[in-house]
Amino acid sequence: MFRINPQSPDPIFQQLASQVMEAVARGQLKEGDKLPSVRELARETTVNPNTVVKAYDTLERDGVIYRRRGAGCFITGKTTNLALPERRKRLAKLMEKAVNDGIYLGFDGPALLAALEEQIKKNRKQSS
Amino acid sequence: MFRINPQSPDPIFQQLASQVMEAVARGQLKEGDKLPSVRELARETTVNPNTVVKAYDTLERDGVIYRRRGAGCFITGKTTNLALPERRKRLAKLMEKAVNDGIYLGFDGPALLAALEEQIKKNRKQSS
Amino acid sequence: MFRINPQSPDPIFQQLASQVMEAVARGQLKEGDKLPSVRELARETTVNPNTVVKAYDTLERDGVIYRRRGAGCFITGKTTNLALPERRKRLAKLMEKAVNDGIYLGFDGPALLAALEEQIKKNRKQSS
Amino acid sequence: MFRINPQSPDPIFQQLASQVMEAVARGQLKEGDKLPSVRELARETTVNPNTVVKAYDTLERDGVIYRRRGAGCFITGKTTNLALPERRKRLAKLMEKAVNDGIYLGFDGPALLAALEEQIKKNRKQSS
DNA sequence: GTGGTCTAGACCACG
DNA sequence: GTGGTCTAGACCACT
Repeated sequence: MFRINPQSPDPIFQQLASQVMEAVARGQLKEGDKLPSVRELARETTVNPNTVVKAYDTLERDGVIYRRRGAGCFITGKTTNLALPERRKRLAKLMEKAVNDGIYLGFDGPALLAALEEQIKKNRKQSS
Repeated sequence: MFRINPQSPDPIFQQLASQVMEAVARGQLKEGDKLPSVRELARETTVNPNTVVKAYDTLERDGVIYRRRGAGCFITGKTTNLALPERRKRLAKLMEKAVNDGIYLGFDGPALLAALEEQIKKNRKQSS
Repeated sequence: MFRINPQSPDPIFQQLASQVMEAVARGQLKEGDKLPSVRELARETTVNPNTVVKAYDTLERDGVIYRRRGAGCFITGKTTNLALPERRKRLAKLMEKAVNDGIYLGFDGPALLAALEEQIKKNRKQSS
Repeated sequence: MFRINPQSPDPIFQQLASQVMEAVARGQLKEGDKLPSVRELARETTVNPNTVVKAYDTLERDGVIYRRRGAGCFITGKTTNLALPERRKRLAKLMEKAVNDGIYLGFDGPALLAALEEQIKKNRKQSS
């Protein structure tokens, strides 16, 4: 279920967290569903257990999962507990970076939009 | 002419390099044009000279500028040294990250596209 | 494994980069091999960590190594990113300088060739 | 008579000095011959007069020319006043750098020798 | 004045 | 522990 790409500019913990978040948004993971244990997920994805811990920390901080001592991690059903303004702000920063980097590569606005659209489509396919 | 945003997720040297690249792409800087000296640009932007050096290093290795000791830094006229396939590859990676992170924030495809478009517009305003 | 000569006309970061490049060319370093960490190499060679960083920067931009944050620096297996014509061009420039300076010292063609040959032999010894 | 290449890694003053030295070695300039004035040479080659001054300084220091106040610069007839051991030492350093840089470009010993030979031939043609 | 290199030491993010 | 960025300040060579 999890695909990680060590070559991605995105940190590994972020890739994991993002995929959990996405599964929730799609309804593939629902409230109360149990996530794999840290060790299990680390083995499956061959990443450092500390990295999985950090992904789960991030998800817990953002209200996507909750932990029950000795039992494991479970889906809350929410996709985030950040307020919309904060989320928008972060999205803006993120896209600012994308625009900046894209321009540095010598692309213009329409080319950037096309590239983003392609990735969105690609993402949809991989997850289904 | 140069504006830097210390709060940006993009490193300062990248912001500087990106702005030079952009000016070349727009035709505001042409082959043979002289860039501000390292010290001058450092003074103007109140960043450390070494940071400017790093920006210029980046631009030189990417074939955008060339340097002459004792004389200064000059525009080559090229916007990049990289072949198109390599540039496309990097752009794809870049957008993969944007999609990944945007989804984590709980946004969907259309929302991401809208956010990117907004940043592109904003960027256009700032540069003119 | 690394030897640096502070008296050399070559900058230290170049000497380091050159030695890594050479080890790859000889097959002593292979794809996926891990390089010493920045701090470790700095300690071993008693140069400043920033100088090692610059050497690694050079190697990365030339496609000889890739870096993973928190993990380390690894050999790509390539000895250079540059196309052969570009490499030839640079070699020609380099030798133009050698001829120019050698003549200034009052040597003629055969003397220059002999001197180059001697350095090549010396280099071979040091690396083995 | 003078050809300068601003793109060369060799500093301009060095290129000028080298060409004077070479002309002496070939007998094209003889004892007592007068060199162009600083201003004249600067105009001809479109370099900074200070750069010409530095070239003449270098030649004077090395015993190749002498100055007569108000009259100009003249050839001594010697090609250098450095002792042979010092000249050999400098040549060795110079070639060490060439080997180092050449290897970094991914070339081996025979390729370096071939490239040097080619430059020597090229130099002979240009000067005649 | 220009760029080029190096040292020293700080703070941050990732595994 | 790893790499990434930045500041501060020094010394050198070239125009």
